[in-house]
Amino acid sequence: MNETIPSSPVLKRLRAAGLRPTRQRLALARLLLENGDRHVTAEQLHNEASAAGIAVSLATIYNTLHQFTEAGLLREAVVEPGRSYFDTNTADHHHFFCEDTGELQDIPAHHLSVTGLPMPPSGTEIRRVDIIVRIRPGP
Amino acid sequence: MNETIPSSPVLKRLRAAGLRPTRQRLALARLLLENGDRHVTAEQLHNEASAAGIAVSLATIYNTLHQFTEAGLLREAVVEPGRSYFDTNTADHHHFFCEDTGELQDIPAHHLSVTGLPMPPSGTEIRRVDIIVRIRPGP
DNA sequence: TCGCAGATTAAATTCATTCTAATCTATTGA
DNA sequence: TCAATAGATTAGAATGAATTTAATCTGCGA
Repeated sequence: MNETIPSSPVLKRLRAAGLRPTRQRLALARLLLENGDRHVTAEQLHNEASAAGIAVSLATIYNTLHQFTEAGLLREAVVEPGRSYFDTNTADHHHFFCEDTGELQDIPAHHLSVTGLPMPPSGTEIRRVDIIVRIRPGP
Repeated sequence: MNETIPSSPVLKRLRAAGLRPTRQRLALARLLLENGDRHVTAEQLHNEASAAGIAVSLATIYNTLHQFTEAGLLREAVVEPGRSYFDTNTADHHHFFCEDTGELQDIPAHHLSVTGLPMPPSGTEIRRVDIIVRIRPGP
């Protein structure tokens, strides 16, 4: 009996996205969306949920992450082979990625601009431009 | 008795990289480096080698791709979760990526510029900036 | 309250990639 | 030239992320 009182905006966001607010989805949405900008893997979120006393299967974690992504509540960041990150910041932005630590850090799109991009191949349109600045411990 | 006559520049490139020019490495280097700019997965290269009558184990394909990458003969492009592409174009450039077809296409870095990039987090340095323009079939 | 479409689940499965331990081979120095 | 050996290749097993399956559960509208 706890955490259930505030019929939070999270519930509204789920409904707005056409997602049934089940126990699991609500709990995951709270973890993801009520803690500022985050970058998580499925595994991390699963551990976090367990630690918080929420029993959710890995399959549901994956389902939920993908549904949230389709619904625009999350964005996927492909940065490393063999591991997917999900980003709670859905605003237009880019990333620093440290290959040593696996850490992702947002770069707001403000002030950042790319010029000289050629036209996309004919018959295609641009869906998104991802900029990944790969960094490493250094000077 | 075939394909062995021209003591090709490929052999020199392997030696220069400190890689012993074994039968397998030479064959793969020829497939990769004597056919213009290419983007291949391990699986694709393995099929191609088989088709060319060269028996190379998948383990060797992976070893070779990584060694070539370390040696600067290839570059890895991380674009899709769960699949690594290796790029024979080692010049400074970026990519169009079509999520429908899995097709990669080079964007030369000429004329392309990014402005307004913030400093990397302190204690780190930039290793590389990757720009992936995600496209889809469209208007 | 009931019924069911949609959601969750454990378990099995897939797929890319890496590891292991045994076998082979390019190179070097006698 | 040849034998020794460090490094390379290999089949097959193992790993790990992600997906599928088929059964069970649960929001929610009637």
